[in-house]
This record gives sequence, C-alpha cells and structure tokens, in this order.
Amino acid sequence: MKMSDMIADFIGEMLQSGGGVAELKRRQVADKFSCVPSQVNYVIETRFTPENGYIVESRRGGGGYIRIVRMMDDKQRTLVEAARGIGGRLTQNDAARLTKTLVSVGLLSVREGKLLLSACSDGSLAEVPEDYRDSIRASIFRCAILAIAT
Amino acid sequence: MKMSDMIADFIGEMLQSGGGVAELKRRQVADKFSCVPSQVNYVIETRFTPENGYIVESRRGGGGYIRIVRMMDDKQRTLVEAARGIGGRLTQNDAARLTKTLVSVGLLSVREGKLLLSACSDGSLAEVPEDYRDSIRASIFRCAILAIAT
DNA sequence: GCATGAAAGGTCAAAGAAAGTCAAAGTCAG
DNA sequence: CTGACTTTGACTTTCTTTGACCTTTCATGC
Repeated sequence: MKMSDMIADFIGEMLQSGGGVAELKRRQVADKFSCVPSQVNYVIETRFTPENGYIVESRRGGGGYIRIVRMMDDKQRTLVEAARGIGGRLTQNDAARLTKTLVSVGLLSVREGKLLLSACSDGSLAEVPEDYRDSIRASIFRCAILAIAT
Repeated sequence: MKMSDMIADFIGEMLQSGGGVAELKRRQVADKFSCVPSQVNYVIETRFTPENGYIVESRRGGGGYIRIVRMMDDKQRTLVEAARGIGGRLTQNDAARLTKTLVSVGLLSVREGKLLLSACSDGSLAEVPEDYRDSIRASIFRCAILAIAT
C-alpha cells in the first residue's frame, strides 16, 4: 500500500478515536512511517482539504502541532442530534416513526431507512429476550445513525 | 492464442477469484505477458467495457492501479443470495468483509455499508452477552439485506 | 527587555512512478 | 486486396516521494 494512503488512514483513525479532531506532531508521524516530514503535508493537502470537509490549524516552534478537524454539515449535525435524542430504550414503533421522519426530512434515503429499520426490528432481534430488545434497539439505532453522520 | 485473449482470460480469472473485482498493475501484467503496457489498455477497452458489464477505475502515479469490477445485473437476486449465505453466526470481521464486497460490487452504497456494519457492530451490541453477539449479528445482517432486496 | 539558537512546521520544485493517448505498423480472414 | 482487429512505441498526464531552504515560536542567558 502506498505510504500516503497509510498515513491518511492513520490520521483517519486518529480522527475517529478523537471524535473528529486529530492533533499530531509532523515529525513524529514522519518518523513513524520513515518518510520526510513534508510527506505529511502532502497527505494533508491532498486528502484533508476544506472541500473534503476538514479544517487544518497548526503551530510552529517548540511544542508545535498540526490539528485536523472534521467539519460537519447541517445534515450531519442534525443526525448526531437525533442520535443523542434517542434514550436508553426504543420501541419498534418509535423506531419506525423516527425513521419515517428522518427519511421524509431527507436525512436518510428510503433504502437506508428500510435497512436501518429492519436491522433493529424484532425480526432481527428474535433471539434477544424481549425485555432487552428495546434497549438494544436503541443502541443499534444510535450507533448506526452516528456512523452515517461521521 | 492471441496475446490479447490470453490477457483477457487472465483478467477474467482474477475477476473470478476476486468475486467480481480485479485489481491489477498495468506494468506487471505487461511484463507477465511480455508486451507493452498499452496492450493492457487495449484489452480492457475492447473487452471489459461498460456495455459488457464492467466498470473500470484507475489511478496513476506511485502505487497506481487499474481496477475492474463486474456489474451484476440482477442485484436483488445477488443480495438475497448473500443473505442466504450467512450462516447462524457472523463475526464482526466477516461482517466487515462481506459489507466491503457488497459495496465494491455496487450492491450497497458506501453509506448503506456504514449503516449496516455499524448496526451490527460490537458497539451496537455492547449490551448483548458476547456469546450471543455473532448469532444476533448474523440475524441483523440477514434481515437488513433481505429488507432492501425486496 | 533583547539577542540568539534550537525546535517545530511550511513551501516549492525536482525526480520518480504509474497509467493514458494516439497513431503507425502488422496480421489475417474473406 | 481490404477491412477489422492487434501490436508497438513515443509522448502525455497525473500522482507521489524527497530534499533543500524558509518562517515562526519558544526558551535562555545577558
């Protein structure tokens, strides 16, 4: 695999685990991948651009850093909020209602709606004891929506 | 046999073993058949065309590649088959692999892939005892795919 | 406070690595 | 012999890697 792609992946993971923010030391990353520091700039310039939804800030000098932040658009933000709004339990009916809303507002496609709804349906969760279903359903719904927003 | 046909066969086999996706290095293939690289373009242009049901993507530069994907005409049937193929248990890794395939073959969009994968991820199933996860994961995956195939 | 040097990161252009294009030359069945 | 299909190769375009040199910050000793 190309070095650039590995570095991009690395940064991607940092963003993931950092909840949309990655702060790195150029020199350290370069050492980790045994390349020249400017390679890191190249990767950032070609992959983490504003057009791709990233903001990059940096500082030179001692204690310098490069910080990459993933921007969310309105839709993503709304999805995240929707995910937050889901409580610890979610009935199948509520899931259906919520899905319908998300679809009708254009945050999910019809197919995505179907996929999501059936992923957390009683059919999928047949093996889960009834008492737990609503809470697992909530968890599935939340994770799935969050995944799409990110 | 003509060289073009041999190259075409070679690519065909790659597609076969790759489940509908073949990724190749133009230079390598050319060397293998002792021909000029552009010969490979010729073969692709004349045999792996969109009209014949193939999609071709490529990248130049270091680490470049040519990727050929066979489009499936009856998407739904394939989806259903994929769903059938899932056994009673599905590890997170297998789910990831399967999703990747479905996406790269065009049966799922990237977003749908994310949605599905995270819906049946360990994150979503955190509350489910580990021993049951793989079997519930299988169930979710199957139901979800079946839902959009219909 | 100020000069100074080390520690970051930034820029840019050259060299390298693949793939793409296109037209000329070759082959072969009819 | 002709036309369609193949083979070749010179030249182009795109993306990546590397390195030399520049600028900003920070810590330190007058």
